[in-house]
Parts: sequence; C-alpha cells; structure tokens
Amino acid sequence: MKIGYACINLSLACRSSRTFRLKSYSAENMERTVRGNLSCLMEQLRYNLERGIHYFRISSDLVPFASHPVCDYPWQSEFAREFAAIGRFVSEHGMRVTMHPDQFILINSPDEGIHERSVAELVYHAEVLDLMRLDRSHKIQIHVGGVYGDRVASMARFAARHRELPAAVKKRLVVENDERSYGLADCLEVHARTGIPVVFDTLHHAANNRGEELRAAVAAAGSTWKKKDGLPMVDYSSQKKGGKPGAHAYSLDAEDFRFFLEETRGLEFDLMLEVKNKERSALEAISIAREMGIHVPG
DNA sequence: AGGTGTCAAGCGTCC
DNA sequence: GGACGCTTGACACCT
Repeated sequence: MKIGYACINLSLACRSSRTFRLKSYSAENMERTVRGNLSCLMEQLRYNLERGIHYFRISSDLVPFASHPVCDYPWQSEFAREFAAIGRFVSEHGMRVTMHPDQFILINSPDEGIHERSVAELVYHAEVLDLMRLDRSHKIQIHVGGVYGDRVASMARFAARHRELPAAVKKRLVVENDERSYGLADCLEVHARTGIPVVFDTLHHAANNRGEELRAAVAAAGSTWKKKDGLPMVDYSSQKKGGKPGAHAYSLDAEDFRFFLEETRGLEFDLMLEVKNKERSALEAISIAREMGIHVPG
C-alpha cells in the first residue's frame, strides 16, 4: 500500500501550483511560473522519497491556463526535459502520481462548450503525464458530472462522451464517487458500460451511499481495476468534527484511520489522504499502517 | 508592508 | 431568476 497526499507540502516553502491572473498572461509569466512549479514538484517528490511517501497527487495548476484559448506558449516543448526528468525520478523510485481536475471538468454536460473545454483540460492533464513518460497506472480522476434533471440520460451521455475521448485521456481516466450526485453504485454502473476503473472516496461514500458496508464497497470499487491500471486507488479523509457534512478534517483521526485499515485488511490499494495538514498526515498514516503490520514501501 | 476583494471554468440548492 | 456554497490559496490591487 502506497500512502500519499495531495498537491501541497506544508513543510516546504515552495508551491507547485503557483499561478497568475488571466489578465497578466504573458509568455514571460508562463515561462517563469511553469519553471518554478516544475522545480517545486521535483522538490516535493524528493521530500516524499526521503520520508517514504510514494504516492502523490500533482496539482492541476502545474501549468496555468494550459487548456485556455489564451495559452499560446509551447510549454510542452519548452519543458520537455524537465517533465522527463520528473517522470524518470517517479519511475526509478517506484512512485505513483495522479491528477484530479477540478469541479469544472464535466464531460457529460449537455452544453457543448463545457464539454469541449473539459476535453481540452483532460488532454492537458494527459499531456503532463505523457511528457513524464509514465505508464497508464498514473491516473486522472474525475467525477461522473452533473445530473441535469435526468440521471439516466446524463450517465448515458457520460458513456457516449467517454467513447469519443482521445486514447491518451482514455487510458488514464478513472471515475470517483461523489458526495451528492453519483455514488458508488452509479460509478459501478458507469464502469460496466465503459470499463473505467472506479476510485473509492471514503468521505463521499459516507455522505452518499446505498447502505453498502465499507469493506464491500472498497472491494467492489477495487474489482473494476485491471492489472495494467495498477492497484486500485482509494481517497481517504475523515469528517471534520462539528464541521459541515463533507468538510475535510484538519488532521488525521488516528482512531478512525485504524478502524478503516482494520475493516479493509487484505484488500490491495493505494491510499490518498485528503486531509488539510497534508504530508504530516501521510507520515502519521504510514506509521500507523506499519504498526498494524501493513506493508508500506519505504 | 499589510489588508482585502477577487480569481477561467459549473452544478445544485435555496430563496 | 439570482445569490451562494463548494473548498482554498493566493494574486494583484489598494491604501
């Protein structure tokens, strides 16, 4: 079980998600920002390796405005060498990276403009991982999308739109249960129609489920993964105590985490912590998992 | 230097 | 039909 965290390392001074305002778009800003972000990403990965963290979510802001029409900067060729070096580092050390485009990416939107912009954004994400020369186990996770007043039609539209995606996107795309519209059962249905592996998110499942027990749910999502896709991915987070339902806890709830590991013992997956204090929780989680006799690569 | 309004993008909910 | 939450940092302008 690889254990990791998302996008930001609070112990490091740098950020790999630096951006700027659209109004201040320029080749100079692009060059400087992407260079800084890639350099920071490498620093984050080095930090992770030193501490035994082998799983990491790369920020979608790595290349700002990459899929925006304003972007005429050839970041792919300008930074080909840097991307390749990062990818080599990831591969050489047996690490896994993933990406998670944000809420605006909706391939099932009935609005053709939103659909097109979403595909462009997914192509950008695939380009990042392709430039790193990483195999298809390094995934891009999205949600099914909007309901638009008709769940059945909107799920069918997802499947149809998926069929038309470029191969580079398709080979990496995985779908995650969300907290209100499309739960685990819906994602399994999408998998049945498209073959897309299902990422299981514990907090979303707690908010949106059909009564499936945790272990059965993790196993069901895990069964949608083929060998070439790598181990199933699970996103883990605890509910913020006293916070709004769905709010992520600030730090790892050790007791809750032990319970989760005990419930899922024997199932194989990599675990992404969606906890606000980031790498600190990842380190604590790794230590707890090892105490419980679970193998985490060091 | 510090404070603060705002930022590419959308859905669903609520009034 | 319009405002807001989501979830969050930090950009960029203002004083």
